[in-house]
Amino acid sequence: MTTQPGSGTLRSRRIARSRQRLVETALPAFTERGYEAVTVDWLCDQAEVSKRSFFRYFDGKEDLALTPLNDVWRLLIADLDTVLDRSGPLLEVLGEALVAVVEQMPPGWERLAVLSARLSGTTPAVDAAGLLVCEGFTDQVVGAITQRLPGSSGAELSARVVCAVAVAGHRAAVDAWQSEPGAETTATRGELCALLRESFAAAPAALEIRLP
Amino acid sequence: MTTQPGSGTLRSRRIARSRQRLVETALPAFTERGYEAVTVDWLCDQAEVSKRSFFRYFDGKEDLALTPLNDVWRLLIADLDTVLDRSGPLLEVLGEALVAVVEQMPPGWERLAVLSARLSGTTPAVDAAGLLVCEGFTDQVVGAITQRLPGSSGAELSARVVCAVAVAGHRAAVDAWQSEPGAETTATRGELCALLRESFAAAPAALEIRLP
DNA sequence: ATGCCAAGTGCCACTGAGTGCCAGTTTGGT
DNA sequence: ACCAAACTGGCACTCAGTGGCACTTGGCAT
Repeated sequence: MTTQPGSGTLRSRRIARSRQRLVETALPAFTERGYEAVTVDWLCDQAEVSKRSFFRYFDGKEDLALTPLNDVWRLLIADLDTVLDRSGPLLEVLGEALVAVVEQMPPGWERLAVLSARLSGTTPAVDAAGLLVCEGFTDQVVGAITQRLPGSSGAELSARVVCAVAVAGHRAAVDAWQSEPGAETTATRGELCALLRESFAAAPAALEIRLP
Repeated sequence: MTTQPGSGTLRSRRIARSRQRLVETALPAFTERGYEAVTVDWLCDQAEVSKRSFFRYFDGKEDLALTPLNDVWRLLIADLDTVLDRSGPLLEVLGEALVAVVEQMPPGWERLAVLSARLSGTTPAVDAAGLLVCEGFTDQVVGAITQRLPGSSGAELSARVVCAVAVAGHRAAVDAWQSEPGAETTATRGELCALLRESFAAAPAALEIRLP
């Protein structure tokens, strides 16, 4: 997690710092020397964490690489119950919640998030792990929706479709954001939020697209 | 590939037979003894293929596990140019093409496809690989669409969204198909096609879903 | 038929991710 | 100060996947 230190017990702060150190070491290294050229062993050396602990802190190398981006989804999942208490079109609700979560990420988040996004576009293994996290998000939403709208036939499929659109919108926005010139130094979360809103606003009409 | 032998050169038929033997050995073994309990070495032993060749035939263990399902997407991608020559709503065109591809899979396909689908629901690593293949499909469609509809602003996002919906529809259909009681012996591709049509027909309305 | 060549193959050693185990060390509560 | 539970490090291990290289073999031109 990209958690700012200072909260929780001593122990959990130590863990947060170790994680942070690993992410901070890893993402630039991945970018400069290539994802597979950087080994977990080397990273553990650098960050002074044992390999064993590494795998306690992260689900794997891909999870590490995706930490900044995954944190967004994880936070959104954690807030799901609150989010779904709102009313209105599900797609809009999810879109606004996504923007809200991005806005509350800790300062400095964008620097690492850009690297994470690029990596995801470059390295299939990382991309796949990202898709899996989004799939987990979908499952959560589907579960929550079928619980809230019991009996309404087709609610499950609807939830699935809406989540798929939300994920696609998010991916498109992040992709555009990350590929802006000079993004590694100047990309702001404000820009990302704008792109997200754009994608989500355009999505409903997108289904209409026809071949001539 | 789930290719029926008899076509191509002697050499390519040998390869096809080896692949087939591996798939035929692997999927039941994965199902009975668990995905990670079955090692690639053991499979190579059983199918009398060297490990080196295994990795020439498949992109990896996950690719092997997903062969029946992936073949559908690969075939669809191969036919993309023909498919996109049709006119009408993109989502419908893709849906019909998907059904058509399923219908032309070789006989006996469903038996292995069911196993593949279950595995994908059980084993995250397999699921992730499947998502990646779908992502590849999306990229192909997006490429083809932006080439065919140049200048139309937002075509890329639209294509992305439609593909996301198509993939979600496919997943929902396969999921329902695979979990029917007794699917391992009685699931027919006719049933799958019906489910696919259902999902695709219901998808456009799904975006409207609202929270109360 | 023959013989050449590139594509395909088997084997072996190697790397690197990820896990099981277990004995030691914090740390929070009492 | 003490204890149980949570956490840690280190080590050996498994297994997926790759590189390298000598060897076979199917396809083809002659």
